[in-house]
Formats: sequence, structure tokens, C-alpha cells
Amino acid sequence: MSERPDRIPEWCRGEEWCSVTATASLLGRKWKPVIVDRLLKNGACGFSELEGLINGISGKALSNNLKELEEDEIVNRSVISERPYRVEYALTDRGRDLEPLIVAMREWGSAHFGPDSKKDNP
Amino acid sequence: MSERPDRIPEWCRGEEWCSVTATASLLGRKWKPVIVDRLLKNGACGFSELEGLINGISGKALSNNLKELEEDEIVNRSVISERPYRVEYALTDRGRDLEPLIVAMREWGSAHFGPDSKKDNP
DNA sequence: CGGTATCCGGCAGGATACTG
DNA sequence: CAGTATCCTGCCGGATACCG
Repeated sequence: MSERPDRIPEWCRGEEWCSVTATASLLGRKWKPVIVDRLLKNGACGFSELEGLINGISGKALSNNLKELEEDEIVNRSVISERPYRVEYALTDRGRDLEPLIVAMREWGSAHFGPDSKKDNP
Repeated sequence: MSERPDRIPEWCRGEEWCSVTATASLLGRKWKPVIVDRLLKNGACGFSELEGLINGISGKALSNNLKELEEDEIVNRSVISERPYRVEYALTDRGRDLEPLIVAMREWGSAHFGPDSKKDNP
């Protein structure tokens, strides 16, 4: 498949300052980072399993986002068994490389809005 | 202002697995991480200056995103001078705390789509 | 179980023109 | 310079119903 997913803008080529734009183009949606987070923590998941792990997501949104993540080679989908029908979504290498990014999101989020976030002057 | 911006969903409260959702709610848009990236690299900027640093953004999008980032206490806006009219956007402490996250985005982006990204087997 | 089809609303964001 | 106003588009995503 393509080295450069269509989701990354055409004008965004190589320049160092473009890398954030490129990343934001692939992950900058409501659910994508959360999906990657759950796959990092739980390993490969089935569809409904993933749905259960993500509070508030609708089946359609999950389906669409998984499809795009697959196109962008962040997630890999494989059929595990035919009867009963079982599918598994797992991170690719590229997807696993997102771990530091997701960890940074977790930390920033819980530092500022989490259970033990310190107010202005603790 | 509010500890928990409205943009973070109501059901997202404290639980550790919510921190990614919370962060995605605040930054998970097309331009926000890019804006933070530019402010990190260039320091405080005026409006047009920032517009020039961000390839492809429209004035309206920049205006809207800055307003939201300000509401979420990630960016601070201050009027520098009245004649000529000058404004400056700078990161708050909370905004500066995003640096590791933005750095992770830069690194993932340039590793996978950047000028010197290695193909599958270098 | 693992989705797709359809309908539908909202909002993000582009273009352009205009203001103080 | 630093925006706002308006118009208009497309996509995102929720709800629901249905399929193999």
C-alpha cells in the first residue's frame, strides 16, 4: 500500500515541520487515539470487545475508524475463525510505534484532568 | 476558569483509561496540535505570524481553534500594543506541558513519513 | 458475532468580503 | 494588523435496522 496515506495533505512533504501535521492528519479525530490506546493496553481485540472497551463509541464510528487505521497501516485486521465468526484487530509495527505518543497523551490527560491531578498549587 | 473544559465528555471522569479520551477531546482536531507545535518552536506569535507558520490553515480555522485553546487554558492571548494593534499568543503552563506529546508526534511523523523515513527494510 | 445500509443532524473548516 | 461575518460544503458521527 501507499507510503503516504491520502489523509496526509499533498503539500505536506518531507519538511520537518510537516511531521506534526502528518501525524495529526492520521490521528486527529475523536476516536483514533483511544482505539490505539486500548489496543496497546489489551492487545489484539475482536470488534465487540473493542466496542466494550471504548465508552461512548458507536458501532459505525468504530467500524469507520478501524477501516481508516487499517488503510494507514496502523492496525491490522485478521479473520481468526469462520464458525463462529471471529475477527481480531491488532496494531502493526507502525501502530506500536505510537506507544510513546499515546503514553504522552495519557500522562498529560491525567496530570491535568485525572483523578490525582494537582490543582494550581498543590 | 473550569478545571474540566466542556469539550471533555461528561462520562469521562477520573478513570485512568479516560485520560486519552480527554486529551483527544482537547487536541483531536485537524489543526490544534500543529498550532501548539509552532508555538513551542517559535515562542509567542502574532496572529498573522502564526498563520504564516501553518501551511494550509484558513484565518477562520486559526481564529476558532485559538479561541478554543484559550478556553481550555492551553494558549494565552494578550494584547501587546494598541497602535499599531499587536496581539500575542503564547502557551500557558498547561500548554507547555504538551511538549513531550508534540515531540512524540514529530518523531512518529518523521519516522514514518518524513524526509529520512526508512522504508520497510532499509 | 461482526459488521453494513440508511437516514440524518451538526459542526468543522474553506473562500471571500468586510471591519476597527 | 487582527480579526469577524456570511455562505456553503463535506465529513464525522449518532441511531436504528438489517445481513451473513
